[in-house]
Amino acid sequence: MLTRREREREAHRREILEAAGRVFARKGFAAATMDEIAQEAEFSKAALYFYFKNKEELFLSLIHEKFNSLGEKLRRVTSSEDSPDVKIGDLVRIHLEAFEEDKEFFQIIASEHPRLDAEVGNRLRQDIRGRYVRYIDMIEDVMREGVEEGVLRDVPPRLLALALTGIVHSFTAQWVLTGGEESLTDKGHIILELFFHGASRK
Amino acid sequence: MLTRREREREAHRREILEAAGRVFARKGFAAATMDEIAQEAEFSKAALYFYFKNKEELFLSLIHEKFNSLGEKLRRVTSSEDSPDVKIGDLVRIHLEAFEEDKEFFQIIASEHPRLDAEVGNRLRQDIRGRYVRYIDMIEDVMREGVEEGVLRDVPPRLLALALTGIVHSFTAQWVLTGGEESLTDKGHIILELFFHGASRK
DNA sequence: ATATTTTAACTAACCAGTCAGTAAAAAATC
DNA sequence: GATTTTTTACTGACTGGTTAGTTAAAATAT
Repeated sequence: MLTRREREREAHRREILEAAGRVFARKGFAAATMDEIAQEAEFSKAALYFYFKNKEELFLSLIHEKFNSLGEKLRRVTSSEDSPDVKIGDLVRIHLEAFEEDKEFFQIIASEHPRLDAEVGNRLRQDIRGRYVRYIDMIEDVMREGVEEGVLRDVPPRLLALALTGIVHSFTAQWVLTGGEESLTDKGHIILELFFHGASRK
Repeated sequence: MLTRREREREAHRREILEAAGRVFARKGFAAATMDEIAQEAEFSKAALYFYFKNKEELFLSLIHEKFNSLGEKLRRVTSSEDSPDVKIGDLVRIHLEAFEEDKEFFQIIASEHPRLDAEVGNRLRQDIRGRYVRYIDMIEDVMREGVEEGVLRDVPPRLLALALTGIVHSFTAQWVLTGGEESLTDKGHIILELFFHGASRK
């Protein structure tokens, strides 16, 4: 059981993380300022340094948490006893739902990923780069199952995983760009249809 | 005919643009400094301001040029008399070649696109946003042809365009991440195979 | 000589991170 | 259980370093 003090501390940490998420999403890591995050969080800038060592650690804590939560959801799907094609369907649905719930995070990842090397220190970028790779790995594993069971064509599973995530990301990026009105999750069945059976008229 | 003076001026401008391309690609717009670009270009910082009004204009000139050159290549394909499925194949090949030749540019676009709103002024972002949309539009037009001629399924052409570009981008992103050793253009036929016929074993 | 191109040196603004101090809660002492 | 002491959570004001952009003078070209 947590004391009230501990609960409040945790709550404030969350508030700061959420504010940081919004600011990083609209400005990117480099252009986001600690002053702006502080203002958004309604704390003083110094308070941010009470909760986080520096800007980089704040950023990485944010990414860390989000990846954990998504990873857990995906793991629940991949470790089920369903057949690969059902799993792939679930994967896409989970992904679209997660995106719709938390589009900021995916914006951050999409745009910051190519230059993690340049902007975060060596120590922790291993961790996050590893997490991203593991995320693709999980999808690749499902694809491999599908190939082995003869449900999917005999193509390197990594390429199948890339194709699927590519389609999904492209749809979500478009969704963000158009302001995110129409439901994204509704697009799930078209994505799966195109992924499984392609664009050609049979 | 240009005088030597004019030719040199043009050459210096290009050198600066190319240096800027390298720096923006590794750092992103916000974290790239004019000092670093100057050093990379082997000019003083003030020389950059002789050729370009400010950092933003330097950045946009760069993007402007690259888009023009890619756009022209794509237009040559889309305006041909070939059938839509041949055009789609050409589109993918052109795209992969262009990427392989100039991976920096695509890195810049991919990561900077989501926040052009925040970082470049209102006046010119219309221009670049418009160019990006037009690029997807061109692909969409080919897809529409394909649907009308009965070569492709009856799915909104925009979604077909998104699916194809999604797969392509995902492959190229992976290529960049792994250091770009193995030939990217070789992946063209797998991309087309997956796009046209899907991942399912028939 | 004059116009163009390039530079070194400067400035004004900004920003990550620090610090000295404060108020209130918790723990220790009586 | 009342008092003093310590710890926790926070702030406003500051600093040192950095960066976009300027200026004035030097170099070069015509």
